[in-house]
Amino acid sequence: MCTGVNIYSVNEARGTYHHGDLRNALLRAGAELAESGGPDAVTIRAAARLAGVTPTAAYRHFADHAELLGAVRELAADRLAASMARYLKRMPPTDDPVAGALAWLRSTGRGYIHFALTEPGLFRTAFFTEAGEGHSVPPDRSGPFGMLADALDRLVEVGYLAAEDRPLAEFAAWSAVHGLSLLLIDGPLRSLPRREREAVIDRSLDVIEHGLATGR
Amino acid sequence: MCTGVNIYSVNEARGTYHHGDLRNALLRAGAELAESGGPDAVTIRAAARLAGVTPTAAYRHFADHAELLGAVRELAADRLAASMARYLKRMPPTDDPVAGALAWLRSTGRGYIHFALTEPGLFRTAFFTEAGEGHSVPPDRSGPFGMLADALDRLVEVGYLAAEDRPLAEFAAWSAVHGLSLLLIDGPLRSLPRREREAVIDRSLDVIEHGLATGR
DNA sequence: TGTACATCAGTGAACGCGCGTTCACTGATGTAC
DNA sequence: TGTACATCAGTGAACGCGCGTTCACTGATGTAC
Repeated sequence: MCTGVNIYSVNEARGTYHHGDLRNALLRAGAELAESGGPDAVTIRAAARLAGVTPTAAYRHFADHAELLGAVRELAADRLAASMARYLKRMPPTDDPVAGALAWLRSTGRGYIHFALTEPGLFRTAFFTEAGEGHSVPPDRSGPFGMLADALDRLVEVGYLAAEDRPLAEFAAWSAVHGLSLLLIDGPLRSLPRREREAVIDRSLDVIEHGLATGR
Repeated sequence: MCTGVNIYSVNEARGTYHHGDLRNALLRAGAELAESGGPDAVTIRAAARLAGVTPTAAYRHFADHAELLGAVRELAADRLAASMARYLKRMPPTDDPVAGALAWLRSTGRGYIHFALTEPGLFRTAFFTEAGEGHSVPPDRSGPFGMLADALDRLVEVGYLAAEDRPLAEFAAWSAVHGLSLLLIDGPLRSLPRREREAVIDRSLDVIEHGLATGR
């Protein structure tokens, strides 16, 4: 750990009075802070310190602390989506369309949980919400939630899920995977032995897969 | 809101130099802070302020801030368990044992979610964990987790759940209900209209109920 | 029943910390002519 | 191609805040004799 040191001085030796790319540097610094300390660790002062710059300089690029944290949160959500996409890309092809669609759903969930386990600070940051404001309505289709919705649509196309079982399915599935993630990283299930942890994840995914289709 | 005012001065007019029941007063003050501001709001100074006492006095009863917060967390967990118990007590009797056991499980979950929705600050406090330490292993049988385990045992006794489906069922069920609670109070599902919220809760409980029994 | 004294449970002042944010400023950049 | 000058992106010092925690202290309590 090189706390207090300007971590970007190697790649972006400043030398100059002007930074050149300070907004991005602050964003990356914020992400690094979130990685190791969660949303609470993302402060204007700490980010400026990491970027090798005065706190005041940050106000040229972010209106206030909330705006910086909001930007870091978006970045964290993007990384979560990327982690899920990586999981989906690694999927082996299948001839059976139903098995394929089910495996697709499971990979979606596994990517989500894997990100939570490997990047707990970023994961918590992605879902951090200020007391007052909040993006109340469910998020856009391109994010993690949208990927889940796509996986469920596939299950309908393929005939596994009846059309009348489709509504609200994403919320039920999301809840289960989200709750499991949090119990594993923050809650009473953390520091569960690796084997047990895998068993719990499998069991949870089984319950979702089986529980969504009421007709079976 | 009467911030900054000694809220206990009415009930427990001090007058005396000695408080008499300061430990409990600090605990209740801590719970009140957690109620309105979550775990972050539970500070030694704020609790002492609410109890009408100098911050230093708190150190007669708690070793440090972590000990106070830990005590408040236990209290919050107790209240969660009490909320669930209240839900179970209100259950109408049934002749059908399977329907009864299923309703019992659902009430367990509903009590959990209801507490999260009505006391989000306390709910978050109950599951707050410090970065370093942590009660790693699943908690005791008398708490919320134990009540869930009991509900699942009933389902086996009654023949709904096969014995081989029993292991790990509590984790899957817990995850789903826990995740739903958090998405509803903190996450993107908060400020969902009441009707939709109820529908989502029902759907999630359906998925659990149906998904746990793989044989059906 | 009265009194000396140890013990207990508070007070009050102070410390150092990191935070968000504002102010007047200055060094660097780039554009108009 | 050179120069004056507006604009931009930083600096440095300071503010007030609430926090956890420690120190020497003092008022109240209760017990031994």
